[in-house]
Amino acid sequence: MSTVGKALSLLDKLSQLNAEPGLTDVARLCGLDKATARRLLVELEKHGFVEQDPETRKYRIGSAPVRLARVREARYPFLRIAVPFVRELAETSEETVHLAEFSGGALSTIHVEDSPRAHRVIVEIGTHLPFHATASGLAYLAFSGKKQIELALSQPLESFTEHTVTDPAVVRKMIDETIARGFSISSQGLEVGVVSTGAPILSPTGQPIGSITIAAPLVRANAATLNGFGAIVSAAAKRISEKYYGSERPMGTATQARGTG
Amino acid sequence: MSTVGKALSLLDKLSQLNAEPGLTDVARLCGLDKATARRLLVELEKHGFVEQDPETRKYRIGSAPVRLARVREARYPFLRIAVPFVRELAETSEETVHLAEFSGGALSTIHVEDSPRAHRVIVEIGTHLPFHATASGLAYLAFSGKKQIELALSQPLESFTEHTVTDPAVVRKMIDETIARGFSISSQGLEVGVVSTGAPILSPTGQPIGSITIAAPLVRANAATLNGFGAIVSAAAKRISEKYYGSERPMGTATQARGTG
DNA sequence: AAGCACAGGTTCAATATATGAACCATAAGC
DNA sequence: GCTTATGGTTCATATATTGAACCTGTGCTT
Repeated sequence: MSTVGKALSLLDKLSQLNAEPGLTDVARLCGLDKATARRLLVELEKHGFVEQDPETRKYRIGSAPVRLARVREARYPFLRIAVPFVRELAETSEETVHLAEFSGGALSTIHVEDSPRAHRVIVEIGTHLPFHATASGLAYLAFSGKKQIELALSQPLESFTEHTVTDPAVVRKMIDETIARGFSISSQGLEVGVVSTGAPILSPTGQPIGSITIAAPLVRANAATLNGFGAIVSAAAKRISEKYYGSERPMGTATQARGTG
Repeated sequence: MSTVGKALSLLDKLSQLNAEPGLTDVARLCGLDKATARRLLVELEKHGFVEQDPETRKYRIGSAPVRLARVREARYPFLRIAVPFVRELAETSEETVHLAEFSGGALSTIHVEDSPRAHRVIVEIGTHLPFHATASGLAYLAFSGKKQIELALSQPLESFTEHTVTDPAVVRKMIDETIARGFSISSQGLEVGVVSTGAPILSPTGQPIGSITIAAPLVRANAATLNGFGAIVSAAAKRISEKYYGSERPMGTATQARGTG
């Protein structure tokens, strides 16, 4: 792998952790030598992608991505468009709803709206969602090309709970069902006691760019409920796509008015 | 410079452009060979930091930074804390207000709230703010250490308008005035006809982490107005700092509840 | 339609850069 | 005061990066 690739993977790993790692942790988690990890961290820090706590010497994501994200969202306002629909869905379903985007070969959570109920599913932002074990992943795969499916199923399928489907043939069947239904269902694939209903967000070419998913405690979700969720989540996905690709889309000759500070 | 540094600089350049560049443009702008630029772009694309438009073959910022930014903001919610104050300031001042953060050796705009008036100053998100030519930069420098000031003033000071102060001695004087006043003023330093009033946002150690600035058309701003702006912008900066460092600050043992999709 | 100019993209020998085992320094635990 | 952690550094070696020259396709000119 190129050095740049290693640095970006490091950044990705850093974003997945739920505690700030030290140098040794980073090296171990990324499978790098301590010296290499350090050089990468220093380089990333120079550019603001990583911050080191001056006291604890632990590392964390820096503020540079925030600036890049703002620029990206100013031109391609995926979150700005999608979040209101996620919120609406969370209100009507009374369950936790999350939005994921495909990026860098994986599907990752970029927004979550919690269920108003006390007993609810918690989803963390930044989580990678395995294709075979989540409704988001299945929804994404189902509407991707054949080669994307092959790629995903040719890798070893990790088991997260005793209910995780790890047989590629069975996953394939779930994908077929997802295509037939128009939405995906994953029961306890990643977490025990949780069932999710997801739909892909498609670009005008039909390529999925992400997904929107309702995650509910298993005890609250019977077949009828899930079908209801499937209908509303599919509708929301479609409306997000229409709004994202329909209106907006500026670019080209920007205003060029340089501001001042 | 390390390869990683080049890749990150490329990303930074990409975020500063107001139109999507092609391969040749990227190479030229970053001072790289076409082959090198391509390799970096491909590597960045693999990880979702860059996207290539499949039709026009132009490059743009990808969605990976959005995910990283969400993770960062979930733990260090600078924008979430600061934006309401920026908005309030824009309403009371009736002028454009923008928020900048220091990252990767430069001060960059990360949020803007426009003036409600028809005749208003436009600030673009992602803009780098030169230290000597903007109120944001002066406010930042004034409360930084001596070595930061030396570093900034030892470099050639670019001239953006006929009013830009490019004499280090004069800039030093403006910095002293900023310290005395508690806020900075920059008149037409970056853009003709615009005057700005800025204050630094300080960490508990006294180190500035960013700035908040009111930018007004020169014709609307007399000395009294500017003093008024200075007072409210300083107050806002202080309140942001207190709220950002005061409450929140979680980390440590996160909930560890892995969500599902 | 032949010729030209310029775009994106690729190749491979030369070379600069990244790597990692061994190292030092410091702190905590016993 | 010894052991075992940590963060951090060094430098000969190994490897990834570089860029001039090279395709290839597209659109414009003649």
